[in-house]
Amino acid sequence: MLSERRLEVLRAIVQDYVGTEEPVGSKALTERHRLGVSPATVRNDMAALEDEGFIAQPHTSAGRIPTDKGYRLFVDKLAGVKPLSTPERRAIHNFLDGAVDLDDVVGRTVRLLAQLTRQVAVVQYPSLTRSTVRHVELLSLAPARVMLVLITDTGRVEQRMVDCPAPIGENSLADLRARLNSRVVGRRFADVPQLVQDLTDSFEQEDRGTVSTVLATLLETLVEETEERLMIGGTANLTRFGHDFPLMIRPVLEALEEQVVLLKLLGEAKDSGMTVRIGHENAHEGLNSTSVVAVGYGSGDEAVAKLGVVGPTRMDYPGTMGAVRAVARYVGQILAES
Amino acid sequence: MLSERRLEVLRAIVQDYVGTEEPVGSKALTERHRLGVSPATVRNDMAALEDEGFIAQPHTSAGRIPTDKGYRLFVDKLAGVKPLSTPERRAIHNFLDGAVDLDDVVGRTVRLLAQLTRQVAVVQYPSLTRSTVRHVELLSLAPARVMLVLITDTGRVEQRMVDCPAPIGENSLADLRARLNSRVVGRRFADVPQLVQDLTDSFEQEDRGTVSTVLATLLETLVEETEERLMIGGTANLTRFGHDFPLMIRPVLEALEEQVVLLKLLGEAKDSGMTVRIGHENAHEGLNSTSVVAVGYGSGDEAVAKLGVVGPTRMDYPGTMGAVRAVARYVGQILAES
DNA sequence: TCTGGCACTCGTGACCATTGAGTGCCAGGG
DNA sequence: CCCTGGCACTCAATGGTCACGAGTGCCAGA
Repeated sequence: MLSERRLEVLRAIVQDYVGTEEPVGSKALTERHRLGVSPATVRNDMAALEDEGFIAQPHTSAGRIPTDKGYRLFVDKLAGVKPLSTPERRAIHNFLDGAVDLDDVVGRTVRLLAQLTRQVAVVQYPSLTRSTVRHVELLSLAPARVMLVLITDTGRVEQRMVDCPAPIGENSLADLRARLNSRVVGRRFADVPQLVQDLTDSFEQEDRGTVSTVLATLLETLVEETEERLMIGGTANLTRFGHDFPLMIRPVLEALEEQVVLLKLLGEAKDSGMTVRIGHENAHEGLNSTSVVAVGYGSGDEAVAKLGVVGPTRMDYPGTMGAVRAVARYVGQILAES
Repeated sequence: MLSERRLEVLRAIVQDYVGTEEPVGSKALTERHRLGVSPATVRNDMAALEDEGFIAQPHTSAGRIPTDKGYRLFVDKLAGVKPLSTPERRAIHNFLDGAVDLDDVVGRTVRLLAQLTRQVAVVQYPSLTRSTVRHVELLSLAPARVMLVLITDTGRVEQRMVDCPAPIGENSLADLRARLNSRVVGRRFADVPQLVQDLTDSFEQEDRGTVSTVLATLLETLVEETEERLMIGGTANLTRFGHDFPLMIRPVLEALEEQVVLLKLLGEAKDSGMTVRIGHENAHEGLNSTSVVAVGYGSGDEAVAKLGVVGPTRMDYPGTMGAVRAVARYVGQILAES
């Protein structure tokens, strides 16, 4: 196990490197931090830390920089979560209040998060699988054409056109609407299929084709729209990656455009508590030199979706984690109110 | 006026520079293009072109590169619109067919456009101001809570919660729904306000508060949601900007995140025909070294929205214009079908 | 009006010496 | 046993010099 002081040295290295973006040497360390020992001693500690794989030197005659493993130790053992300042909290409030609909909430959140952390922000829309049905509406637009509108408790609305095999009367449609709603309102999406399973049978022969088509479309919508959506922002912050950003930015931009990748990334994060993935811990190659800080958010106890930021492994972890957590909490509150 | 040959020289310079990304000299020009004259002659022509401001030399002893004015002349007089190859057209078809809803259409379009042009693609959602109302639905979720759903002819759905001053009965609500729809279905958004103006008066005293609240919300939704949305993609292509891309990319990314800027940009484009804005012709500073190729698209004769690409001024204009135009046409068809 | 020739400019890349931050190691002291 | 100061070494970065070559402008001649 590493001695107390060696951990302290690692912390100092991480802090300095995050600040200056340059390899940090033994002399500079002793000058900037009150370690109470001489550079030579620090050198020995550094050698030990390097043996253990926590730090590395880019060139033989250069200072040390933390490795992914070093950041991992720093995050797990050495760093807390820095709470936001009061002005920052107030800014969050001001910024998120006044959102008019779900799109707006997500949009504001992503901008806010990008601004606070000065990194790329990713916000997942509240997931449909975990949401419940607030209402199902059926509108007859033409004799054999019905529009299906699905409204969720998170305020999301999905709609589909249904071309019916046969015309259906207003009465039958109203009947279907009523029965459908009485069965599924307030229920979770995942439960809907079995809840509507035998609904077709209770209709007149002539309407059954249409009813089953409508139901099929509903189920299809549930499945399709369970594909989760997300919004990203603050990509301009990618230019703050460091001097080698021209090399790094491309794969990152590509990864950010692949929503599948990002969704998987967020999906890997724990449901509760904060998840930090550092460098090569990220499965996707393009993100091997980035860290992802993600956390779930929701209106109640349970997380309905996740949000987070993507930044260089050389990031201010305590500050970023603090901002991410604070934003997630406020968004949860906003969602609960609506 | 410039002689025929000088124009030919300018065309050659543009083509070579776009291809090689390096200043092009007189000797290389005569070798790669059959101009039928010697380098010395070309040098004289170049000097003339430079006097006129169509080309410039980055350093005294370097070749020439086109200026914004040079590209402008090239686009206006020298370049046609390169039609897409048959495989490319087929690819567009395959890619856009099978879109399930409006989000999907726009999403596919933006990816397609980014891929075809290898540049940043911007697609505006069909504008609400130019669309018509397909249906207005009112749902009673709680005694004094109504959900307003607005469906447009382009398949877009907007919803709002309305907190009513007093409970309203199902009958009155159905009545309102029917009258509202009979007045506004098929009408343009811009006409709706005057169409519903006197609707409140025809209701019972007790319901008037609620009715006017609902109508107010409807009008508000129309105004608010007229703020147009758009989708962008292919930002990874920004890395193809050239050797100095690290300097250019930041302001461009920032501009791309400001939807207002992009909307203004597209708004400046002509409604019909293609618009090309080159370098400093773009009002926004961050886009001073980019060109924007934009075109309107729509289901009928009239454009309901615009789409385009943002790329370096050094771009393949004929190819890009061809791709943009082709995609716009196909998207128009898709929208017309649905 | 075009062409070939010629002198000139200047960015590029190779080569080299210098500098300085940083290291590893070792002998000595608390 | 651990810490410290000293010392030799490494090596990236800096900056200067120099030759090269692509490209230019200009001019005289066809």
